[in-house]
Amino acid sequence: MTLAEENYLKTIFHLERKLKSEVSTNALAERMQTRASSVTDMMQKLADKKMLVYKKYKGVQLTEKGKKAAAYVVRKHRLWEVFLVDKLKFHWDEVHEIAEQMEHINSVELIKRLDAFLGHPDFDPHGDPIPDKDGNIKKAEKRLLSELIKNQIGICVGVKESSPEYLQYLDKKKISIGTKINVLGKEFFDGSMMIQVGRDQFFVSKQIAENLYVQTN
Amino acid sequence: MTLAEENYLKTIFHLERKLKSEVSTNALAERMQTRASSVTDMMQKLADKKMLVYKKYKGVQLTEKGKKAAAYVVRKHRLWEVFLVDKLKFHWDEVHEIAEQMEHINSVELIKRLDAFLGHPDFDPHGDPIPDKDGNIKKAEKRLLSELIKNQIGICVGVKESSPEYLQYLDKKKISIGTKINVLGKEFFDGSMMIQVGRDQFFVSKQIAENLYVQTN
DNA sequence: TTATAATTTTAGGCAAAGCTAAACATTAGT
DNA sequence: ACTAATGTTTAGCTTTGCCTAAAATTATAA
Repeated sequence: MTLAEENYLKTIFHLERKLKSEVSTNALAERMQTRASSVTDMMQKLADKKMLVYKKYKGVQLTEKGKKAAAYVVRKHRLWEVFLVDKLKFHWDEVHEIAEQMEHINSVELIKRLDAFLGHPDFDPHGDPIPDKDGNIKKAEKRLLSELIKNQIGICVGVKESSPEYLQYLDKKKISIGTKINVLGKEFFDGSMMIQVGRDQFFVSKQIAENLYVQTN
Repeated sequence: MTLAEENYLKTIFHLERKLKSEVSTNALAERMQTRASSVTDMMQKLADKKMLVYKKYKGVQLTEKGKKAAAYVVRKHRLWEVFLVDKLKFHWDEVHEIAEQMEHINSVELIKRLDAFLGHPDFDPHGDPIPDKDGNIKKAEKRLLSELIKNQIGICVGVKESSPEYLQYLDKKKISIGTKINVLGKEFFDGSMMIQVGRDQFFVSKQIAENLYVQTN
């Protein structure tokens, strides 16, 4: 597995789950900041390696083998993110790029020990689930904050779109993984909500509420 | 800095200190498991980047810039080795290859925090000094075990040649970093020594004694 | 000192992974 | 149903880092 191949597999893996269908050449090209023609080249290569099924003009689909390989890259990425935040005290909006590099380090024993060192975490610092060694993903029963109704309480478990601006907004409002959010009220006409976080009460727009995942129980 | 460039710089750095002279094309080719012609190509490239001074048929010498870049790679390598041994409980003879990959991860902040997380170590698990951020290396006042005389005591601080076989021998004899070694006697005709390690007393050949660094104080 | 050996460089190629431009397929609008 | 727009693939080129073979330089040794 070359670095480029791992990156393609990982991206296809994410897109497949998001789109719930085959992944098109253009979708991949956009996500990978590359050209459609480069994508076609790589798809043919990965199809040769039985990592995916490629049908001309019809997009690609990961095989079991490809899915497993991709999930393992995701596993490595997310474990390193936990390491960076829990152990090195990075902020959760600073770790993605570094983990992007670390995910390609190749040593089964390393990841085994890292996982143990971190206490076998199930979720990364953004609330996303960490696939196990076999590529199985524990479903995060998360829903969007915007789906809650008055008086419901949610625990923040992640974000949908994680732009630095958004993460910094959350930070300013003292919202992070594990933060309890109490829905005090909701406006029908614009979907905005009044919420309580710790001792603070404030409004969040529909846009904010639609990008925050919470867990209710 | 590409991966290949970093590897060349690091190797030149090591060879310069070992040979105390310019580094020849063939010496580099051998160390890097590559061909002389490939080395020549890369030397020209690194010379263009002012990382080293290259004179046809005369070998190369790192510039200050090149030395600093190389030392930083070594710093990263050795810090990761400390991490692997101290935190992930790897054995000191298992960490080199993994660190070889990790040394190329690019993030100044990461290394700053890793260094702090590890307690700003000065030496790696093999007893080799870790360069500081500016490339300065704390001299390890280490000497070879073979240089000690009867009744001198040395603390093991590292090895000279670190083949797996040799490291495993040391392991069998319960010799690792920090182990106290007491020289009970020395044979003139073959340079072998009788030493004491913990409660065990045994002979070591000249060859063994010439590859173990100890600190005397 | 001159020939031979060893070392180093150059020239010309190859594979990976990207690119542009052009050709080809599919989808959509009328 | 046909054409226009969009999406995808192919062909051919570039760069990086490696290779082999041949040429050039330096070192050794008779």
